[in-house]
Amino acid sequence: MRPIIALADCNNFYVSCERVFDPRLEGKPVIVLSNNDGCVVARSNEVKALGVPLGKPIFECQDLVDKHHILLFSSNYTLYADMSQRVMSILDEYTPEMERYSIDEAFLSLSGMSIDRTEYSREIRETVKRSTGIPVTIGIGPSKTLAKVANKIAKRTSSLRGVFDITDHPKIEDYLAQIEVGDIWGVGYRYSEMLQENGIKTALDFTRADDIWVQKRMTIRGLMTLKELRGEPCIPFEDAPPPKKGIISSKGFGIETERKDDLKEALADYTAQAAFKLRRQKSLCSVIQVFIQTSMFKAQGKYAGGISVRLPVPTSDTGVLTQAAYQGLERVYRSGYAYRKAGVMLTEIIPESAFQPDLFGTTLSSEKKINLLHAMDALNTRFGRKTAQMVAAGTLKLWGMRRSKLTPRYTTAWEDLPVAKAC
DNA sequence: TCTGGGGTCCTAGGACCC
DNA sequence: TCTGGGGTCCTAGGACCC
Repeated sequence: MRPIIALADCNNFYVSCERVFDPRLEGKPVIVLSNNDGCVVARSNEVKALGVPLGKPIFECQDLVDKHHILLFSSNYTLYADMSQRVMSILDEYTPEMERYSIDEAFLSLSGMSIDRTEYSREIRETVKRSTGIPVTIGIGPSKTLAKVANKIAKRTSSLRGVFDITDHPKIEDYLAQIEVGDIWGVGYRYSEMLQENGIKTALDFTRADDIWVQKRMTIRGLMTLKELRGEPCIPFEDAPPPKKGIISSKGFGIETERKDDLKEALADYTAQAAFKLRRQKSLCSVIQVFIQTSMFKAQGKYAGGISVRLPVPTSDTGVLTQAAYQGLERVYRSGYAYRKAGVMLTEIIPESAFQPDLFGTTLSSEKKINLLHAMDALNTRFGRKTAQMVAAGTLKLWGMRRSKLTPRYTTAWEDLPVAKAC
């Protein structure tokens, strides 16, 4: 059966989430900032029109912010994750197979469905909007890459009312000619430069490139992108995402610190978060990598250190992993530096079921301890990440994030529920 | 002067995505 | 003053082996 794939993409997702809970933001220029209020990670259409690029440090945009009264928000991932869950569960009802691609995007299989795809997609869109307040755009095509292209066209053409089906479209070449090569999914900054130097400026030009040449310059992935644009699906549809091969937890601090104890607190906190994700996917890891660094943007006093610590047996025990992280820290820590960031990465991940205890039945953790961890996970899943945590993660958090423009946790904390006032 | 060929494994680095 | 966090995949090159 020929695949037909729809890509549903939430418009300006983080900004839209903020707008759901404060409709006064509608029509106003809004920016959502990264952790520590550092960079622009989401922009309303009004801000995009002003030419503010994604990823720009906000202090470099101060003039525009002042001039156009742009409203700034710290990122509120708890809220966005919860809104994402609501959107995804609605999308899921409209297809036998869905691939959650990111927090704000999902591929839906429409293969073999006898429907008017455009009408059907409009209905999906309206239901999501009505139930969650989030606006969604849907692009449809015979491959993921063409669904992405169709989505882009739908976003920039308001007369399409949020849905575009490029499958077997008679003017497909005209549309591909309107897509800049750097806007193709899978073609980033580097390849975009390289292709343009070789006279390939649009998606249409790219479809006419030589297969061997493309593979040589852009690896097998580039060739897959090329074929997908020609309508030949190469990137598989992944109904159930494979377990993660590495789990990272790292964050910049709100302040600089030289103190090893602050780094220990931070690492304990990040390790707990990573171990939680590890247990959630029912896996164990054999290696924890630890890294710490100063700001990399200054001229002097820079330092970055990282090291791997191997566990005696695979584990997902927060306590064991935290002790290993501390060992790693002892080896990479240098006094006299102003640290800005730390992190851990869990690797060599295997499923819990694959673990063979050795001849003596060695495990690092008693059954009691594992039960305690699962109980903590359940609490944290239900009531928020910091409900139950190890004392080692600290309670002062001098190094914690700066989030000066944070909105309330409208949907996930009772005390932050929005209040409806009678007039 | 001459100094094989092929396989595997590992790592670092580079590209991409949101 | 202020510069995110979390992932994936591919390739080249070196080490090592027979």
